[in-house]
Amino acid sequence: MAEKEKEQMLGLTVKKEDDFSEWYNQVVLKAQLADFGPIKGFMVIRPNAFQLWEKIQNIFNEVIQEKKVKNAYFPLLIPKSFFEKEASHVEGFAPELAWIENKEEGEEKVAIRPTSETIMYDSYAKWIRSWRDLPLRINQWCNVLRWEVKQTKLFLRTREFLWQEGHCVYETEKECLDEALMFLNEYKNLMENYLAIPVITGEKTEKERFPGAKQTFTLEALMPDGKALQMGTSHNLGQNFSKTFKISFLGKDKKEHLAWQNSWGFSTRLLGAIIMVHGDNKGIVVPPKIAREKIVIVPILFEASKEKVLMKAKELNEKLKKFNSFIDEREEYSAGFKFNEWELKGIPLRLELGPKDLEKNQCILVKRNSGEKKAIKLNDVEKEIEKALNEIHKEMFLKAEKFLKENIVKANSWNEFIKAIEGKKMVECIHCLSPECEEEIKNTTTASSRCIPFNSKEKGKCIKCGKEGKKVLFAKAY
RNA sequence: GGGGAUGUAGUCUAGCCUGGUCAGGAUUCAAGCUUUGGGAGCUUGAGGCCCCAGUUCAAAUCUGGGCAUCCUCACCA
Repeated sequence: MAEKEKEQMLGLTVKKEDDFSEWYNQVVLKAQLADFGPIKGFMVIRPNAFQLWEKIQNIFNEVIQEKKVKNAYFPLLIPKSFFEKEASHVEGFAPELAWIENKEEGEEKVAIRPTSETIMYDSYAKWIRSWRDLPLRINQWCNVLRWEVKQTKLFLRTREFLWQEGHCVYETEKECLDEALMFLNEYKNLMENYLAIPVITGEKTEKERFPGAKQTFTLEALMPDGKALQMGTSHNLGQNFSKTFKISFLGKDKKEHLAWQNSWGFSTRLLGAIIMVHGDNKGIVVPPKIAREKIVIVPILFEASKEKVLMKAKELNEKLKKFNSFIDEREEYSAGFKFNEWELKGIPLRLELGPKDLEKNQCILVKRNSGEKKAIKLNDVEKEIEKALNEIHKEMFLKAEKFLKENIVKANSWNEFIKAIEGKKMVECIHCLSPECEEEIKNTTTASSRCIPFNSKEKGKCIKCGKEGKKVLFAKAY
């Protein structure tokens, strides 16, 4: 019993399935991913989490460079008048703007960016003159500030968060739309093949659309508590902003044309998704492809064999440099303590090496996601690690995918819909797409539409109001 | 913005109702000895009443305000 109590102090004191919200907080704090800042809604992203973000940045920077997108940086503060140029944009963001106190009389009010469309497009208008200036593709990694009133949650909903926002300008609508979808597809690749989180892609309904966009495309993931999480969005802005910011160019036809624009982004909330989707009662499970340190070597030290074991461990560590391996050779902690600690922090693989293993010229390889232990020959270590990392990614993705599939249900009637939402499911149903009807659904069930999934030709009568409709995905959302 | 709960070392907690001994314990942290194949043991030491007012001879305890966290509704990445 005393042992159990201790375990509870150091590790997680609640189970994921018992108290999801509390479990999430404990994982974040105890695995040292983040900490609360001194002001409500602000968080400190600690190295354990920030290195995941950096890895995601590296991966995505590669992708966009290939797509001829350049990184840049625009100002943090935005003049009041900029927001007011696009009516629905200002309406969408006005409530959560943080205004800066004026330093001098008569100065224009400025706010901290909640998103950078306006400040970037002001520059774009100056830079774009001819069809030869297009396409213009710029991305920025930055922080944004949205003064959420309440309900903040580490990573998932903080007032300040980090993200990337890509803003591109095109000559033709087709190009603009094609690339908006292309970037969405790159997002899907990132989520599924690196973060091991399956997503459903589709278009947002009018009600859920980005303020100022013509179309919004989204990637939706399902969290273990039945809530959907928007992993990223890509917007076809049409000419809404080019009209108001006067982004126009002289075409090949010698006539003045308004440009076509898209924008796309994902944020540090992805880290929250990783924690929720993959984490377990031992802590976070870091997807191997974004783990900086893919393996920890824990030597089992006994007085008699200590030197031999350590020497071999160091030799292994040299050999495994490409996995950013490291040895936990602290002598003041027992092996069991170390096992628990690295499991809490989610290192994908653990290599145990003790005197008994040395005799057999082997070591024990343990997979974090499944706990599976395997004795492997020292000569095969690299090969086996490579193999295990691939397996782990696959297993993590399949597990999440299985959960997603099992938790999407079809609703053919309003009653079925209510039952499914109450049962914490994602619901597929026919809906008329009208904002009013959606509003009513939200008011009665708190569920909102997540997207109109791509490639679904299903049509029929809206389960709520009976009008003609299309297949739409609903869920409670983060 | 609405409703509810909570706030005692890094973490968990006793004390609060009924004001009054140096705020008790566990863990953590530091030093030492001893140990290490799933969170070992002993010794010594360090660290705390969320903040600001008020009531009172006296406040962790009572009152008011602020701040923060959690749950929930509204809003949103």
